[in-house]
Amino acid sequence: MDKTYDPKAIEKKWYHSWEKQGLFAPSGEGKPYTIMIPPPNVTGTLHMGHAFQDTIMDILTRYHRMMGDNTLWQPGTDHAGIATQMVVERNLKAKGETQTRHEMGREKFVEKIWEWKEESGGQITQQLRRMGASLDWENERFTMDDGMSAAVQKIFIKLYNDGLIYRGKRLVNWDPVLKTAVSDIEVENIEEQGFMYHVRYPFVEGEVDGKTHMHIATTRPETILADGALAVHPDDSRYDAVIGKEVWVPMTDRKIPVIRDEYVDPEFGTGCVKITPAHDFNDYQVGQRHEMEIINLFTPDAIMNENAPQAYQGMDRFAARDKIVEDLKVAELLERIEPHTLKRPYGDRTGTVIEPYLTDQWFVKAEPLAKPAVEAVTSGKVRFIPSHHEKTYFEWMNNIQDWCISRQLWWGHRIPAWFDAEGNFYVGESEHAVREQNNLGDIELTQDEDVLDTWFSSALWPFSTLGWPEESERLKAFYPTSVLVTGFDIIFFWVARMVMFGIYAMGEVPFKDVYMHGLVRDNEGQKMSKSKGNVLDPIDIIDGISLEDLVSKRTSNMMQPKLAAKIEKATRRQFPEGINAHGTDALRFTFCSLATMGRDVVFDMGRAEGYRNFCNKIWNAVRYVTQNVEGKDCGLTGEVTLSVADRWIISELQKAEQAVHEAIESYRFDFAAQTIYEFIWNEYCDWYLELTKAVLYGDSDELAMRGTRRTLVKVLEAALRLLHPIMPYVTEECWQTIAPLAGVSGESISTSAYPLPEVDKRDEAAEADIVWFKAVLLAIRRIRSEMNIAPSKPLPILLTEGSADDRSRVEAYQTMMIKLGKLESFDFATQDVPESAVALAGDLKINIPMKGLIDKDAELERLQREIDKRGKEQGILSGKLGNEKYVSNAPAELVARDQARLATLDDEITALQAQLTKIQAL
RNA sequence: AGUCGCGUAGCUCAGUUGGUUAGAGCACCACAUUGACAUUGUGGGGGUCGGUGGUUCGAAUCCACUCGCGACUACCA
Repeated sequence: MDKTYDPKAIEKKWYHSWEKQGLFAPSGEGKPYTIMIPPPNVTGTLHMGHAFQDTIMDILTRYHRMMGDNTLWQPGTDHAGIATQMVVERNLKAKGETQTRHEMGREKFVEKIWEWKEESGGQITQQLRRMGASLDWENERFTMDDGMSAAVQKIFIKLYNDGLIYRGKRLVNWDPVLKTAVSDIEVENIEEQGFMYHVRYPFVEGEVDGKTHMHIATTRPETILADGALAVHPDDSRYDAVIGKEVWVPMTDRKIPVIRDEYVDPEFGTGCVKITPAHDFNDYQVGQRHEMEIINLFTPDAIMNENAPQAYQGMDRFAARDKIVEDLKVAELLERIEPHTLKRPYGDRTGTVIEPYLTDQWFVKAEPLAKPAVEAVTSGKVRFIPSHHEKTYFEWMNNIQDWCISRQLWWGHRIPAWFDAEGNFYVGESEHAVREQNNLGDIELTQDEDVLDTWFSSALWPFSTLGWPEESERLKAFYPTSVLVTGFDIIFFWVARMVMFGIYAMGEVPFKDVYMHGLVRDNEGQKMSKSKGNVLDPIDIIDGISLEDLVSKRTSNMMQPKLAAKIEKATRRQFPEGINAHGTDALRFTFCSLATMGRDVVFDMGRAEGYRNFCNKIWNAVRYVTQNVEGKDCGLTGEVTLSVADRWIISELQKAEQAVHEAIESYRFDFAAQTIYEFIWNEYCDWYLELTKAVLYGDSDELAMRGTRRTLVKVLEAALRLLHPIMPYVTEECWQTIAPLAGVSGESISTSAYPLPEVDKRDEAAEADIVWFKAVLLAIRRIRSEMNIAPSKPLPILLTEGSADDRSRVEAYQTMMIKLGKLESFDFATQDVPESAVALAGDLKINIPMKGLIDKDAELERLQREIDKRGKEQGILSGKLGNEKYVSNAPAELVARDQARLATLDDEITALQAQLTKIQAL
């Protein structure tokens, strides 16, 4: 074995081998355990969020697989309609394609997307493999596969027949760049500085109630041209005289009435508002109530259309705004413009301003589906972890809006509806089917051009991947799934809709637990984004990357090239040496240790480095064990004697195993990581390995040597299995060496059994002995360090004032103490001891004769520090115990414990004080 | 405006139903080093737990108010 751990050398080898051996397929035995991967965009690449999420899912998957469950982690990718279509359009352009999408035509363009999917589609799944993700690749799915498409069609038809899908002309969120409708949740409302325009609407009658005009304010003056009315609140007496009167719509020759409507807030502004039914969601409602004419001003790409006055036609919406403001000024209808903070709706894909737009679309009637979905969570059938996310879920579900599912795109599942020449439509599996079902003869039919929202097919993921609508064995075995691991940011997009559709289609919830993790942020707590130039690629943390490569990666293909210099500077400052290779295991362990409840993950490279060192620690522990055990009798059969250290580490292992089980079962991945880290490094390596040297390099008898070798190798073997779900590679590589030495056989650690704690291996006596032993050694080391005595220099030592227990322990463990404490001689003295440096370990007084070793001042100072420290604690405790209410109210054992502690402190202080006096007198 | 989350060491984070002297990793300081490991070892310094008030024998933990940060939802004419 090499002296240092090199992740590169082992990772690829093992993943390939696991996959080839088919170790990731469900075993077919045990109780089912299922996780569905949230399907990443098929043409995407792995980012830190994926890496984090996939690490958690893989830990759960590997854990359950090793626990003997029939474990499935279902892989797959999403067609991601809008995102993919945009990427391909951009790509074609970059490749020198002169034809636009529309010139090319639907069929050819979709063909290009499939080509692109084939070309780049493997990247993210390869990256998942790099992460060590143990997905059942044999059954990989894609949301546009035939089977998946059949499921989409089936459920669409079912929903339609049940009256839960309808088609209608509604005001929807319209993206004028993509020229498609999007759903409410695809719109981001961003606060920005804008203006409020105060406009006058002259009365048709010239003067009413002593006024010549109505005064309203708007942030969107260009929509004035489509106004249907002015409105005031019904109870607003200020406007009694003007109700029913007409005003001129500025810049037009249209007249509109002043009406009353509850919607108006009389407190706000002038208490009078313009109503523009075609261009505002609220106004649309008002317009419906008052049967207003709906005037749409825009073409699908938000250019002023023929409904606008001639002068504005053909203008972009923003240019039109500028023009109308100018025109209002000239006409003296603009009272003033004031700065105003407003929220503007942006499309989350295109970043363009979304328009409310009146079109024909398909909708899912959400309320009937939401009811049982809410019930599933209130009843506990679906559990959110952490639970506070339930609130967000309920909030949305209880105010749910109908879901606009049609998109005017080409990449996606085509809507299974056909139109005749009169505009009647028929929903069914195919053109042939709808003809038959509706007795249409041979009239001309054309299929709806629209495709479905990507999230429509995603909502079916938990069962469509398992073969639904076929009643497959997989479906029976693995639905409902065990846990959904996902980010809180897609509760609405995905989680809620899966629950609704799962219950609707399957009659059962799609998952029992929903583990919601936070966002992965950069070291400053910023969201990672290309435009900020702070993106980390998980693969770069695994393999390492030079500074120059990192800089060019971060500054290439920028939307705003201006930022490149700034990004370069920040990158050079943060990573002056580039990024070192850490390996997959270290990255996974970092995520695991940061996976705490309900909190974003601020990625800390320092931690990743620490955990790479941890890998190296394990690696070298394996080397040590191998060197001392290979070719020797490890007592796997026959008689052995176990030393106190052997019994202690075995006992500690049981505790660690118990803690790890509890941690993983309760999704406390950070606890699991910490427990294993501490066990391996702080107990097994720091103490146990050192203790075995006293046995193995000493003159112990053969039974003891065999016992120690056996323990050394067995405990390590179990610890590797314990760690495997978090660090699959290094544990596999090491296990292949260690398992045979421990008498354990098997192809791979990943299909070996997860260690279970055994109560009868707990040994509290051994634990107590080692606690004592550590206290003594720590005391000795501390004196050494504080007195500046070279650690290598062997010391004589005298022990005094110990109890009978101390004496027998000193007797029993002195070989080990001499070794680890670098002690020269060792006596339990009863007679007067010479002037010494003194440390206390319980009752035991450790005296290191100081003549010629240490200086008086340093020792006095040290003793005083020890006394002060105890004095402080003594003060607190005696105060507490002097409080009668504490003594009478607190649990008795707490008081007893404090009293005992106080007594010890008193004794210790007396002893130290005496020592101090003694030294002073020298 | 409403809801939720967060604020603990220089940094990144733990801290289970209130109960020893509030912990870890990284960073820092000192010392060490032929023997599993410098991707190391040993020892050390560093925190009025955002603030104020309250409940309690006892508060990082519970309550109220408050400051700061973040997210989400709705509205903003």
